[in-house]
Amino acid sequence: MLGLWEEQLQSDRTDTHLAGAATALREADEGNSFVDDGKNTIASQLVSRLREAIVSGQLEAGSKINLDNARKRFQVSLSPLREALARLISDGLVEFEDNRGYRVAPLSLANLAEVTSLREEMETYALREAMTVGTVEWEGNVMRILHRLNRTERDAARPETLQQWEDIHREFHLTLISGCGKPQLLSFCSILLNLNDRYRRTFLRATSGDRNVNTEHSEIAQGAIARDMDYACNRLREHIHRTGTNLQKHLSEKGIG
Amino acid sequence: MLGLWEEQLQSDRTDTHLAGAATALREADEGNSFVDDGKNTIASQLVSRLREAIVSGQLEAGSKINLDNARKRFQVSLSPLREALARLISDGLVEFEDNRGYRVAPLSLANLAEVTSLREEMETYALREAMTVGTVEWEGNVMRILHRLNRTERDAARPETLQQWEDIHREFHLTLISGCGKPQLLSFCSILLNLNDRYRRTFLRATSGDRNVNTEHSEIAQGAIARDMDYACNRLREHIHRTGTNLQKHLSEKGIG
DNA sequence: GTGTCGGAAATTATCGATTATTTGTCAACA
DNA sequence: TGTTGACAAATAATCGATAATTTCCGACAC
Repeated sequence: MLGLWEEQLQSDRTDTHLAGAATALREADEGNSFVDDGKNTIASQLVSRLREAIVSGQLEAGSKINLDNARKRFQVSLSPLREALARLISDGLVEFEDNRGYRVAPLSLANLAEVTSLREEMETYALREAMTVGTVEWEGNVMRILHRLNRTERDAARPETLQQWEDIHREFHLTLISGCGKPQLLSFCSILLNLNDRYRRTFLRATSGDRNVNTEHSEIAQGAIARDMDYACNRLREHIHRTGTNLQKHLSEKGIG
Repeated sequence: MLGLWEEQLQSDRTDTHLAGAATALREADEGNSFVDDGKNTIASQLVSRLREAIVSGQLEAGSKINLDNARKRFQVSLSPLREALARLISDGLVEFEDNRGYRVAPLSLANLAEVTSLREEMETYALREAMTVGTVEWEGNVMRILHRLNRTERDAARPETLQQWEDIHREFHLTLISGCGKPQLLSFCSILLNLNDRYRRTFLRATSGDRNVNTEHSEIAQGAIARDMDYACNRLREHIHRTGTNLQKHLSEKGIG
């Protein structure tokens, strides 16, 4: 176009089209990989490591990220570090200001409220779409991950089980809406889920006793593959809302505005 | 937390909280800046330049971005270039694969359809929220930008007017929903608007004669500040949908799948 | 006390060079 | 004719060093 770039850009176009959303789901099929799942470069590995460090609360919310210290901590050079941080901006986990560097995104009641309400709107919308156009394969995926989630123990005494449960739980919610056929929407929902998980992992060791989360998940999944839109969406909305309310309570108790 | 980072991260927390969305609106108050609006570093300037180059169609959709050529073209070094590209991933304008580098996000009918339908859902949702909690100041901002938009000429013969109209048009839609009080939602809508503008600027020189776009904008804005939810949202939805349909037609004619 | 003006010190941003990976080519071979 | 493998060229990724900017801190005036 305009002749400016013809020689500068190689025109080997492709049809792949789901950068953001695919990233979310790519992490799903972990292990047993003879496929190259693209975590080769230092920068990409750093994205994962930093994301985990932030979501798990190892990096304090709102704190400044000193490049030199981070460089030493992660045993990397500046270039991949900066690149990884730049990529994490999109996830809403990192903020940036010119000449002032990067900082861990802060946590707040207002932000939690927004994340919760957006999840309610967007995930139910995505679920509705998935129930409209989802294939049989999608149904299978939902049942498979539901089963795995229900069988996964969540023992507050053993942190490694919490971590694992979080991973699978996240995958459950993503799989649920993965049938919607809208990569960009999936990418948005993935971001919101990330932010939400960050609050839960920071402030909640386990769910409050008055909930049976397994039952909630089962009802949502069953409703979804039965294509009962109102039932499934209402259950999903309640599920999200309840978690949000719980978290709000915990944040308030810890005096976080 | 866990004692690992206390010394490595300075704990000067802040309350600023709207990285993504703020970026969208920051570009609004252009000119007359005695305020430092944070476009100082080469990397940040590159983000703007690259975004403009992609949205305007100077960089061919789907093409690979050769770092060496791009470096020469923009007269910069590799570090800021990579960082800028990494940031643009979040906008959905650039895709990345390990060891294969960056490429301009492709355009497709499917993607256009998704962007359009997501805009319909999310912008109307945001508008509804804005009408619920928007302040008088927000109303003023809407009227101001509407006036400016209606007074801005759009002459297909003079590209610089097209560019200017696009900027103001984008700002109009962002301002309209800016009163919603949800930074993350604004950030999502800003991304979608970007993607949508890219299609329009690539495939549409001007609107088809059967539309009076100025009237459409006025009706939406008037309805918004009158807090007539159904009217304003319906008009906005139609407005978005019409543009989407027009664009689909143009894409199909040019044989783009 | 309060403000503010320099000048270190700390930190971020950028550069050029080096290393690692992928891609292209071509000959050997089945 | 098609496939494989080795080598070379092209390209992406990373590093260490340098430049630019901000932050810190004390002297000084008011």
